[in-house]
Amino acid sequence: MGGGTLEGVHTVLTVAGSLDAESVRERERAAPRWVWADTRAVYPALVRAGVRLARCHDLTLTEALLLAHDGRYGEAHSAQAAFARLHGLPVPETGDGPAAKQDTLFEPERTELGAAELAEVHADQRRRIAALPEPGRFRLLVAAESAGALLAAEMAHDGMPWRRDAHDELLTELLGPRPVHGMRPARLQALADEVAAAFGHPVNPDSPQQLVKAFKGAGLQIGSTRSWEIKKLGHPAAAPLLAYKELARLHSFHGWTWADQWVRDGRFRPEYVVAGVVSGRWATSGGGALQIPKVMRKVVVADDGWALIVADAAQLEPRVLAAMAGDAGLAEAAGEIDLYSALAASFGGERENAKLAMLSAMYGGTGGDAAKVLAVMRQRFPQAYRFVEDAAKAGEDGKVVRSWLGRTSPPPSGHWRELVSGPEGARAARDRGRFTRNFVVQATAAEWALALLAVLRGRLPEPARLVFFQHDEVMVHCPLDLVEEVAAAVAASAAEATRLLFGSTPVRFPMEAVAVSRYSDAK
DNA sequence: CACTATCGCGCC
DNA sequence: AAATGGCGCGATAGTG
Repeated sequence: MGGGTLEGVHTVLTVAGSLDAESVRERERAAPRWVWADTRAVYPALVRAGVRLARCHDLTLTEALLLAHDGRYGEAHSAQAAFARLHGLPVPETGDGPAAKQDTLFEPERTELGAAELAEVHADQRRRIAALPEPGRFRLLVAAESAGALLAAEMAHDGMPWRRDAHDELLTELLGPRPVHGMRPARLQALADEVAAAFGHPVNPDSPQQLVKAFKGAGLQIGSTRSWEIKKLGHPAAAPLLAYKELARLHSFHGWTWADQWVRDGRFRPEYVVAGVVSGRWATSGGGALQIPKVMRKVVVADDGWALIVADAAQLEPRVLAAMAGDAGLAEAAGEIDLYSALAASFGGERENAKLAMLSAMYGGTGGDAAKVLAVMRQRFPQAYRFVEDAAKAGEDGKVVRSWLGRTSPPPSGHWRELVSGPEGARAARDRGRFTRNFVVQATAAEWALALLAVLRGRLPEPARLVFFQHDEVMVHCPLDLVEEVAAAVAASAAEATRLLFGSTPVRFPMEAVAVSRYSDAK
């Protein structure tokens, strides 16, 4: 593999149907860009056969990006649908519904299009991209998104190291021995009993309704059973209830049943969904890989003689904002390793205040001291401030916004348009403004991360493997003697991702890699 | 019975 | 302290 995954001209091989691993391996030697309808339908079988490909163009993912850019978010975007539109034929409603998903997961390649038709779709997509205001950026987006699709299939195959024995030990320590199916573990039952005893009558701690009623019976009015609200109560049921909630979640989300389903042969293999989130972040369709509780990270252990290289981009979103907005002052602060401290210095205030101002600007926060620190932000970093304000205004006005590389936010729904002209209109507008304000930053941060992944994937020495990716964090599993080489590859990839997106910018994107045996030792 | 909505909380 | 964005997921409770 090597560089050039995202840039440059390559031989184009348009392929349809299921592919023979041997001939694919042979043709890969010319370093082509593989063009196919849907990576999910083609690549997993190749990966199982031991094939790894450097680059591809995923027609389905690209079609979704192009349609959204054209204000047609959410329309059917399969290669077949694209071909039908191109020829004025009825568009098959394959879309992304649950049924379509089932097909791609369990059926072999079912595309009715041959290589020639796919080549037509590809040529059409290239024309449409060339006609965009920023074709170079969009090409980068398409290449990175497609590389992500390759990687998602590879990570699903390779899996993250997961020690089943350590997991079982941890669960037993926290919950008691594994209960027979459908029963509460002993520790959970004991806590549930304590809660009931504190109320003086049976209460199901899993039922918010029953809890609200029980507290009401005890003379305590609560608006919800969120833990911060429970915490404020002096009631004797509060402590065991909070303990119950925490452990019950662990049991139901990452307990024994979860492990039975998702951990095999010492590996956790989640199903990643590339661009599953509107902002371009990945989602998962099972296994909850993006919500692994911190307490569980001690069971993620490198194989003997191997290490986990864990790296996350520090304060990625504010740095992305600094680079996009071209705000000289903010960019200067973002040239430091600890952005918030640099911000505080330039603010003339506390680090915490600087952080709050930054997050409020990006998320649309207004609570607490947000308004006060935002005023300072507006004065000190006017360009950055205006950048997110413009995005918010566009959202309030019902317009779409775009990321740096051209990913487009969903247009407002019909429901929203009704709401906005009704009595609650101002609120609906503000809500959407917060969404678009955040979209431009979150989506661009996702693009930076995607570019990093694509570059890093191409730079990893064999047999190192990317085994986990979570928004702004990556994990590589590699033999101990490759630790330094992999860590250097991570740093170089971060620099390359920055160059690819922003060219020369004073903004730094620190991504320090640490080598550990256990994931929990990484932070 | 199957399906959907709501709640609440884990992660970023 | 609780009027910041994005998600997935499971249990309960309500609906057809």
